[in-house]
Amino acid sequence: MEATVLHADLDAFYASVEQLLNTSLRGKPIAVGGGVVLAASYEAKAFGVQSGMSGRDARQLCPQLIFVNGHFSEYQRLGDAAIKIVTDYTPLVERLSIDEAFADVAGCTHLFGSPSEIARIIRRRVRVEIGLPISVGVARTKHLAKIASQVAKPDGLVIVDPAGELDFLHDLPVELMWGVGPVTKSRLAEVGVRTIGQLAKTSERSLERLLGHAAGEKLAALSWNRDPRQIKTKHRARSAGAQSALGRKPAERRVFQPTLRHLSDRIGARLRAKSLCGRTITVRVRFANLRAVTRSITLPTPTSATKNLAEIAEALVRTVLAQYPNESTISLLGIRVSHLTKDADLQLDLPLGLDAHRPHSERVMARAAADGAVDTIRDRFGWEAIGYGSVVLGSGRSVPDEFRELAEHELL
DNA sequence: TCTGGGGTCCTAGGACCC
DNA sequence: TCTGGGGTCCTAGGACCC
Repeated sequence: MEATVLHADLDAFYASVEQLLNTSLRGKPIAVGGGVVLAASYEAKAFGVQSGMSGRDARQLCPQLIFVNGHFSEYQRLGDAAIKIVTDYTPLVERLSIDEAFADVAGCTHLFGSPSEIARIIRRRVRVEIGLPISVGVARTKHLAKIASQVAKPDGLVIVDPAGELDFLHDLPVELMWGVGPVTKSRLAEVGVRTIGQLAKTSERSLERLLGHAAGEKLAALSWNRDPRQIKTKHRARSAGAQSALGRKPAERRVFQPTLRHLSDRIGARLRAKSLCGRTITVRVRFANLRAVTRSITLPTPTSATKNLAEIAEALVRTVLAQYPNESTISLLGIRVSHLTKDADLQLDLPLGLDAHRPHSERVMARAAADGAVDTIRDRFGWEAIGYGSVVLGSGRSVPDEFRELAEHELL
């Protein structure tokens, strides 16, 4: 088997774009965002600044840190342009996020040269045509290619020769593996496992005892360099959601009702744009002490109507608050819709001639019609032209909607 | 008065059916 | 009356990824 899988990953993407757009920021520690760090440049990461960190903590670590507002539409445009360069060489591209993709070039080496040559060309073109650094890993499997690109960063290329895979893998720390986060890393450390090589020497049985069946099995396979995953160019979405951090707000209707309506509005519109409906609605309530609780309900019939989502979410949040009467302050509300299907909604909801159901079906149709009208107006005049929630939420300290959109996965 | 936001997958217990 | 087991679905929580 030849190494034909590429993993291409733009380096410190948002921060690199800001340094591209504003030359005075180059070579300096910068952070995109303000209240919370959405991205940090390599110069800032050297001080320990990380995305997700509060702006205040970041400034503590790096007093000369420069905060910049994000140019979100530029991120989308430049991320798309970089991925487009990859697709110039093969249609077998699996985009993982705005700044990252796998590609398999097995079928196009006769046209463009060896996989490593293609990787060099892609890196050069992204640098010259777009102006951004991108790291690439080349290997026989997705797992190895992904690790290789991490090892290559920043702005590097690492090729894993199929003959040297275990040598490459086994000296690396376990946390470079896909699926090993802080919790798994510390559980493994407790039994003395810090490298992938040490992981490979641990029996699958003891890994399963330590980490559970699925995780143990997966890590055992990956540490032995067995990765069966194929490049998948299409992913069917399994859920769509939205959440909003609130700072600290009283757990009262005047707070949660407009927030839930706004979140339902966003989710419903996204689902309807793709003719999707969902059966399960899950709400998340996070209290002031950061403890989070979820409640969900599965409906007999899928829905995408904003008003349905909002009413169900409200009812679920009320049950949470009733169960935690001592929690008077909430810090986050979220809604997620899952069990997605292609728009069975309206047809299946019709009453089939049963008069008793008439009022119900009329309500369903009225809601669908109202949503359709809102969607149409927004298509022509923009999101802010109509709808509820957004105005009321207004000046909140939460992240701009443009940033949310960047994080959204495409629904299919 | 400061810990974002959008996702996937897994686990464990209980309900319910056969 | 007591006891058994497997399969599926639902719910709540959690780890992890970008």
